[in-house]
Amino acid sequence: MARLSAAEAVFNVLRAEIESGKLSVGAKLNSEATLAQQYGVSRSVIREALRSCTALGLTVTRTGRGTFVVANRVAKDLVLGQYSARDLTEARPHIEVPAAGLAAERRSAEELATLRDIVAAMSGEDDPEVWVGLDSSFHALIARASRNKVFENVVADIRDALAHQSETLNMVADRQHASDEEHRRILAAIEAGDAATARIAMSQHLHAVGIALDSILNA
Amino acid sequence: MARLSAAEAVFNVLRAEIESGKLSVGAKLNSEATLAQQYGVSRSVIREALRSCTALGLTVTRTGRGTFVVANRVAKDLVLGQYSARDLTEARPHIEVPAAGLAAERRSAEELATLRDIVAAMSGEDDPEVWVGLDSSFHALIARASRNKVFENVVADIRDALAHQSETLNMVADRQHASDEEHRRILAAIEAGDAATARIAMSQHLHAVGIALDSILNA
DNA sequence: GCTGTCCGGCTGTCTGACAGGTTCACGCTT
DNA sequence: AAGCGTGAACCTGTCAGACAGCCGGACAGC
Repeated sequence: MARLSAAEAVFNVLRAEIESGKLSVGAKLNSEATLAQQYGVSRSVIREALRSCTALGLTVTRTGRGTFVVANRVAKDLVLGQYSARDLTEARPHIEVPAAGLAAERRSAEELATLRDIVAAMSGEDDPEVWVGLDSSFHALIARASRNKVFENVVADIRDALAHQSETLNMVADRQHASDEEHRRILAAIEAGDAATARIAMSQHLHAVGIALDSILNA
Repeated sequence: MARLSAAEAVFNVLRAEIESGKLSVGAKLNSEATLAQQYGVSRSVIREALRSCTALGLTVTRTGRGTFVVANRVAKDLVLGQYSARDLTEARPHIEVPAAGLAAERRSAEELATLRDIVAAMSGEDDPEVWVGLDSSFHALIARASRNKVFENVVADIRDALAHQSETLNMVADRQHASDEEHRRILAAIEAGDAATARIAMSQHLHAVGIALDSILNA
């Protein structure tokens, strides 16, 4: 590990205190002069550390008043809507297929029960908007059951992006019932702990969804 | 609009120059004294602005040498270490391998030139921290060249997360030279527009990286 | 009770200084 | 001529002190 400068060390401490909640949102930090005394460094060092916190969006500093905590964690840029339909169709299989395989091996009993509930609810659901929400939950929960945070986050982002695209709702009318059957096959494989079959079922499902989307986009 | 402090103003200018690519990855910024003169402010102001850039992961500063650009894009919150090493090793091949294949088919001439520059710079780079930054840019640029925003964002996030894990630096000592050769093979395939070979080369590279990481984690 | 003023505290910035790391060229040695 | 060591020049890291401008609250006057 690289030797840290004093400014980096102070920044790390401040960041840890903010992210751990020890300094809650809205709290006012001690003055720069006080912090300098507390940490036994000069005010320049404190200012550079505070500037780092501000750059990450954790704090804001107001002239003459002080520095205040405004967030407990670094804000994630919202990238929703920046994905094109092609981006999503192209990327999804590479992420959701392996995730389904891992889910078959790692899912908990609770996750399995929830997946069953979701699939059951979708069968009887006619409201497209509700159905899309359930579908979203189905895919998101499989990703979570993969026990891999990367897959979990990416799938969540993809589903969010899809939910914001107008094509999605148009597609539902045609695909709703066909998807139900595909979902049941995916669920069965995950239930059986059969990773290979889960991957195949998810792959076929996404392929069908991609074709449906294509036909709408090119209509 | 809130009136900006001088430090914020300088930070905005620097950030814009880095993110626009006007200051390319690997470039060395002018010295703090020089920048102070250029912008007509004191060195303190420059240092605070640079500190902000560093906090966002855009630059690294080496004592006695200067400040260097290591990324032209702000890291997202995954920097928080929310991904485990296993998460990353497991997920990367599923994302970066197809991305490398697409990059071979879709890369622009500029991207190709930048990839060449990065690979060349890595060969002569001995500072692990700078090298990791260049490695990060290499993988991120391939993802961008895939012309798929999902891959682009996910890879950038993965690399950002890796860059902030202590295991990464430990690994570099062993893997640095081997990776250089693997990077050259990936670059060659992308240069030739050979998607299949690009996928294989990336797959082998990530496999080797995964093994190296494993051996460190289990040491 | 209301208002205006003043004071103490705080941030924003500047200046000057010094310690220690880094690079490179020059000159000396072999 | 090749290699090596050394010092100068440059760079970042940190410190101390200073001052202007902003802000909030106390306090006196109405």
